[in-house]
Amino acid sequence: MVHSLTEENYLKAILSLSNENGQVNVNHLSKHLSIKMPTVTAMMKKLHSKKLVQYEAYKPLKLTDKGKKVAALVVRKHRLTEMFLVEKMGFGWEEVHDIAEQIEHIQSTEFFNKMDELLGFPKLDPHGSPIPDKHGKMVWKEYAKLSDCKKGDRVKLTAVINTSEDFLKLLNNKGLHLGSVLTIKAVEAFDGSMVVSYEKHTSETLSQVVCDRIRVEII
Amino acid sequence: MVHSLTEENYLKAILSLSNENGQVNVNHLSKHLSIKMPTVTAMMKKLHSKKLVQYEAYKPLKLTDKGKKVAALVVRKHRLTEMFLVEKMGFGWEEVHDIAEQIEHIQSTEFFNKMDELLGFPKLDPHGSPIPDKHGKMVWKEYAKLSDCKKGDRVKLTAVINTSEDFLKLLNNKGLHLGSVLTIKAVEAFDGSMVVSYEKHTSETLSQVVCDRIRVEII
DNA sequence: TTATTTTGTTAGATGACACTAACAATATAC
DNA sequence: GTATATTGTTAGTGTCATCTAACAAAATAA
Ligand SMILES: [Mn+2]
Ligand SMILES: [Mn+2]
Ligand SMILES: [Mn+2]
Ligand SMILES: [Mn+2]
Repeated sequence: MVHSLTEENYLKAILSLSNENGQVNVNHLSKHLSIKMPTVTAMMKKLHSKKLVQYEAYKPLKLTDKGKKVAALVVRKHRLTEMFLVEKMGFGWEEVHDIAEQIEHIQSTEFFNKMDELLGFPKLDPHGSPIPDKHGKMVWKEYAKLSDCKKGDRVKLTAVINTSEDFLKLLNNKGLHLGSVLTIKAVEAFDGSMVVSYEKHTSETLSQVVCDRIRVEII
Repeated sequence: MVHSLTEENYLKAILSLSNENGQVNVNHLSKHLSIKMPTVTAMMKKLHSKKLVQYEAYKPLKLTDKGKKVAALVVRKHRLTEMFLVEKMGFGWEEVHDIAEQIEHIQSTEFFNKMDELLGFPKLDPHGSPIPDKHGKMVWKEYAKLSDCKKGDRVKLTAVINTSEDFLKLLNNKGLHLGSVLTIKAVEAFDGSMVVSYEKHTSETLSQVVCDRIRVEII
C-alpha cells in the first residue's frame, strides 16, 4: 500500500519524537508538526484504522511494527537524499534538510536504491545519523552528549541532533564538523557553556544549547 | 507566488498540447490528464483568476505570458531531472520520465541550478527536447518527422516525441538511440511503415506509429 | 436545415486535510 | 482534596481537487 505525503510526515514525526523523548502524545506531535491538536487526533484515528499507529483516546501514541517500518523507510529516503546532496551534488550539510524533506516523498524505489549504490551503501548521513536499511532496520549507536562530558575529556564529534540551517551555520563558522576532535578545557557551572580546543582553534566557547545538540565519542 | 503540484501539471499540459496541436480545449486537456471535464473547467476558472490562463466559456484555452513562463519553468525542472538521472545516475532514457514527473515539483531553485551546473548547462534532454533556460525561454529547433521522409533519405535521429517506457524499450530493442544515422530503404504505401538501415542493422522495419514519433535531421 | 454527436458548463457530493470554538479528561499545584 | 492548568476530544467549517448527473452550446452529419 502507498501512503500520502501527509501520512508519511506524521509517521516520521512519531518515530523521531519517540526516539528522542520516549513517549509521544498528541500535544508533542501537534507542536512538532505545527498542526493543531484536533487535526492530529483525526489523523491518529485514520492511522489507527490503517494499523500504522496504536491509538486510544487520552493514551500516549505508539507506532505499530508496520508503522515503524513505513516511518523508517521514509527516514531512509530522507537520509540517503541528504547524503547524496552533500556527497554527489556539492551542497553543504546546512543546506540539505529542507530539500530532503520534499524528496523523501518521491515514489520510486529504484531512485533511492541508485542513490544508495552510487554512495557505496553509506551507514550514516551527513549529520551522523544512521541510515535505515531496505527493510527499515536502523542501528542507533549510543553516543554521549557533549554537554555531559567533563573538563579534560578528549572527544570526537560524531553526530548533530539538530539539522536547522542556523545551528549548522554556527558550527561552520567555528570550523566544527563531523570528525572534529575536541579537548574540553573548561565547563562553566553558571551557564553550562564549555571552552574547547580543536585543530587550529585553541579556545572556543560553545553555549549549553549548542553542546546539548552535539554527540561525541570519548577517545 | 508558488503554485500547487496540481496547478503546475495543468499548466505544463496546456503548454505541451499547444506545442503539438496548436489549439487546446477542455476536452483535450481532460483526456491528456485523465481528469473529467467538469474538474478541468473548474481549474481553468481558478487559473484564469490567477492570470495564468485566458479562459472564456466555450473558447479554446490559452496560457498568458505569466502562465507560459510558469509552465516552461516546470518543463525545465522536468528535463534537467531526466538529464541528471541519465547522465549522473545511470538510468536508461526509458526509466526517467515517471521519476521526473514527481521531482519537477520540488521547490528549490538551488537544487535544479546545481543539476544544471553539474550537467554543464545542457541544451537538450535525453529525448532530444530542449531545456528551457532560467527565464523560461525555450528554443524549439524544427525537425522533420521520420514518417514524412522519402525513400533514399539519409537522416539523423534527433528527438523522440513520446517518452513512454514501452516506446523507448522498442527503440532500445532495435538498437536505436539519439544520433543514430538511418537510411530509408523503402516506404510501404499500404501501412506507412518504413524499412531502414543503420549501424549493424541492414534492414529493420518501423511501423508508422513509431515513425510518427521520431524526429530527424536530413543529412 | 434539422437531427445527432461532441464538447462544455452547472449543480451537487465526496474525501483529504486543515482550522476554531466549546467542552471533557487528566495532571499539577495549592 | 479541591482548584487550576494542561492536554485531548467533539462538533462544525473551509479549501482543494476530484467525481457524477443533468443540462446547454457548438460542431457535424443527414
Ligand atoms: Mn534532515
Ligand atoms: Mn517530508
Ligand atoms: Mn519526460
Ligand atoms: Mn508532474
